[in-house]
Amino acid sequence: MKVDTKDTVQRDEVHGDEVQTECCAPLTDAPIDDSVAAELARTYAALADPVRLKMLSLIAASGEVCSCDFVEPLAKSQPTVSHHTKILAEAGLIDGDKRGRWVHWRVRSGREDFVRRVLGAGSD
Amino acid sequence: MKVDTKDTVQRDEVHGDEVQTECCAPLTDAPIDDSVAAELARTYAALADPVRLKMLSLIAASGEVCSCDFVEPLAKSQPTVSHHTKILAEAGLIDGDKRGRWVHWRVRSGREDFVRRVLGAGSD
DNA sequence: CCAATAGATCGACAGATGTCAATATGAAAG
DNA sequence: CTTTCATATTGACATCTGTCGATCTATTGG
Repeated sequence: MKVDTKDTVQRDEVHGDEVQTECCAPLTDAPIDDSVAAELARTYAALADPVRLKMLSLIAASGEVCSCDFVEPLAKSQPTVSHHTKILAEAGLIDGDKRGRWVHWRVRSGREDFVRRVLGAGSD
Repeated sequence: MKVDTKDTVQRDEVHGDEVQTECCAPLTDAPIDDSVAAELARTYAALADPVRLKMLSLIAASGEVCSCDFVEPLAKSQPTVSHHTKILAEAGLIDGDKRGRWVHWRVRSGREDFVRRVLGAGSD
């Protein structure tokens, strides 16, 4: 049985009038394709680490956080902090603003809702 | 150790009356703690693989999918499919229902909204 | 009972990932 | 220019993860 995202997707209507949405109503109309899956996986991979989630929440709670202020609350070395900020930035979740010797991190413009939802996913 | 730059980041402290904080309004009221971060990270780790995302979307689109019907569309071996279903199940995202020799997988009750949102995260 | 089949588990392996010490880069201060 | 400080990068290491062949388990049908 091959599932094709193109035109093989059958909705309930094609089976006639018996649209039973009681137990098996689909959550989506079609399975996602490979490129979308790869892109989403990359985003979630950036969120799949407790250190990065704490980073994100620190940024989200303060609006803006300097790299140097991550080391102590996260109990991680400076290179490790730098490594994680890079991953979050490459995933398009945060942006760094270098002012003088310091880099200030903030949630990327347009991603605030996503970040908010991501950090509160336990309660919905 | 706070870094007070000369160009002061004037961030109006939250929750009272909202002064206009166009640029730095916090997205959350407080950083998440370690146990929450660990739990969330575990959930997102389950979503950080394109094969598992396709699995989830196949289940979400069909309401229910037999393990045997994953092998072909995912182009993965049976042990690999079993490995991924286990991870999704342990993350609390899907449940398996063994009927005879077959196991039918569906989105865990109560997690439908989360799964729907997760699979459409690119478009919000 | 035995044979066939769906799925789970095991063992092995390559590649990815988190971590930190050492070092490099780049900007401010003396 | 030299020093100092905040970050980035490199290199090394241990651990984790995705994958599959082989095998085990459990259920159905003779």
